[in-house]
Amino acid sequence: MSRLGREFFARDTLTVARELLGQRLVRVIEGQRLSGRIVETEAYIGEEDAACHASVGRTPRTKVMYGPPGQAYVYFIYGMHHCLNVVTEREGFPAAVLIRAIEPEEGLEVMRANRPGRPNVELTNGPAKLCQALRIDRRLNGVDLCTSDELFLEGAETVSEAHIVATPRVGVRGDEAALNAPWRFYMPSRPEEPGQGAFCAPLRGG
DNA sequence: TATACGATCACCT
DNA sequence: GGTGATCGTATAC
Repeated sequence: MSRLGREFFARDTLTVARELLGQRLVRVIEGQRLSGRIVETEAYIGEEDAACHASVGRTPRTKVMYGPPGQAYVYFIYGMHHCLNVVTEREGFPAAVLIRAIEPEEGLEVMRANRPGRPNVELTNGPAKLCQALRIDRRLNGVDLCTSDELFLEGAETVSEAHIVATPRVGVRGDEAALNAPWRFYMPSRPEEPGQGAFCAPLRGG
């Protein structure tokens, strides 16, 4: 299985956000692989994007987004949740892709243990949920996904444009441009086997 | 030093 | 569909 390298992330953020759909997010804990296919992403692009954390400029919190592509930007929000982003574009330009949902593949039992009492479909169908299921927190902020042994991405599947839906981003504030930009991407579920297929859409939206 | 609020989730009705 | 949890950030004083 081939790991996604620097050149994958060093591109236009919207391209990376679309092409991350279908790829495999891998978390290794004590030698065990937890993984899943990415099924929903959002792009956050530059200081001019009012919804992007970097719209306030370079701060201790946002500095990772200004760094080289391929790093993990993990932030803490609402006093209890973590979200995982992948830094994109050239070093010095702040941009990233938020991983909003994955469909579990390996390590399902561990994910269940990390989110006790939740049905399978709710293990990783949200940005904070997948971080809880995969035990991702700020200790992984700034980790290089191109070289890390505990968090990385594997090339798995190419999803054609025809199978991708774009909508405005979830829960963002800001100006009209930020509210209207169709920078959320996901794969619609297959009607013949909702929630059962190799891929499924997020429950919300769409 | 103090304050307001957020790229969410879970639980309630 | 409404709301409380809970604390790191940014910003204002």
